[in-house]
Amino acid sequence: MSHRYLVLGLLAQAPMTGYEIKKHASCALRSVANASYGTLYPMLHQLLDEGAVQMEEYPQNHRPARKVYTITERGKQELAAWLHEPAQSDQIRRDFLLKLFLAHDLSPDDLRLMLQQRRAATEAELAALREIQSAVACGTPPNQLWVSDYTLTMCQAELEWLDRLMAQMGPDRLE
Amino acid sequence: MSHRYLVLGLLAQAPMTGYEIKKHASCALRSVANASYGTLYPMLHQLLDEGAVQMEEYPQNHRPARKVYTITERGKQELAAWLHEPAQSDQIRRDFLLKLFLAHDLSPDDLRLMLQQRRAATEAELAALREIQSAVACGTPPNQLWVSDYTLTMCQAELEWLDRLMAQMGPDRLE
DNA sequence: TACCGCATGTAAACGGTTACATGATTAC
DNA sequence: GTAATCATGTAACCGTTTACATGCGGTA
Repeated sequence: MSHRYLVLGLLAQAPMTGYEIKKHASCALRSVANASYGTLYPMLHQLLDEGAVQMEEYPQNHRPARKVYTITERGKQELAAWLHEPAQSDQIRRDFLLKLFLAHDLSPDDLRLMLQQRRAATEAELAALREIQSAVACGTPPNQLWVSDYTLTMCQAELEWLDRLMAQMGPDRLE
Repeated sequence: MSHRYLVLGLLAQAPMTGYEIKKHASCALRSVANASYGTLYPMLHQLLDEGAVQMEEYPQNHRPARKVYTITERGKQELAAWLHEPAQSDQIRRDFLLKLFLAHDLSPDDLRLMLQQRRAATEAELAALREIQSAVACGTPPNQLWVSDYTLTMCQAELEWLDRLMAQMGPDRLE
């Protein structure tokens, strides 16, 4: 259901096509919510049926028409109502943590490898976040910067945790 | 698919009933993966069909028979193979962060309320984690302690982040 | 008396991903 | 020449949640 509000929320900021919504969801919102076209387009059709958005078509040559969606008053009200209700708790599926939990008969070397792989992945995500953050900078509303700052902070905390754990496990023998 | 390995992994530690698996998933593994009976029981049946687990029935009076599942050699192999492949990236759905991102026309007071609610929720989770951690203590394998330690560390980092943000937003006017 | 724990399960609905279909334009 | 970008969508499948069904025994 949260994709509904993702769409409404982005349209509240500016009229957009489905394609543009997807881009936002894959960039600035990457760490918060992702959505595929298979979710997005049907969602837009549904919102249109329900009168939460409007649509205007702009034909193009040799390309499907741009369908620009605009939020309606009704859509705005629904969005505001959702924003005001308390946030649901996070739904997290961490393959890494599950593996760590169940890794009781993994060899020390395999375990260390697992931690190092996680470290590399987290560092890569941190780099990607820094890229995004430096790309926006000026005109972005503060609350959107907070979101990437949040994710960045969490990445850093995780890196520190991983380093502490690996140090505690003893000196490196693998690389 | 990860619920498959959650089940296999727990059964690798000790034979269990579906009910007991659910308890583990709701306690120690709460922050990693959750599973409802609607997922768990069909999964056990499927694993049984595939020969990854065995089942022995213990009839009881006035109650459904306890069905104790045990992992087979084949199940152990599958689990080991999964443990050795690199972890998939986290799948996270954070209602709170989405709201924060989209909250550009929320009043400052509403925003502050949102942050405070999040703070309370996180603090509650931290307390729950501390409870769990103090309850286990001695016999628990270290990698399982690491998982709760990880989650605890993340909670603390988030609390600090929230406090920094609220301080930055200016002095409290609400309570 | 009321609720919680024990213990099994099923069925319908839901939300989402993946893969497919189409195809011109532009940048490397 | 190859890949990415623009731009729409559909259909099959998959995994999961929610609600339902049953019901005794112990505790507050």
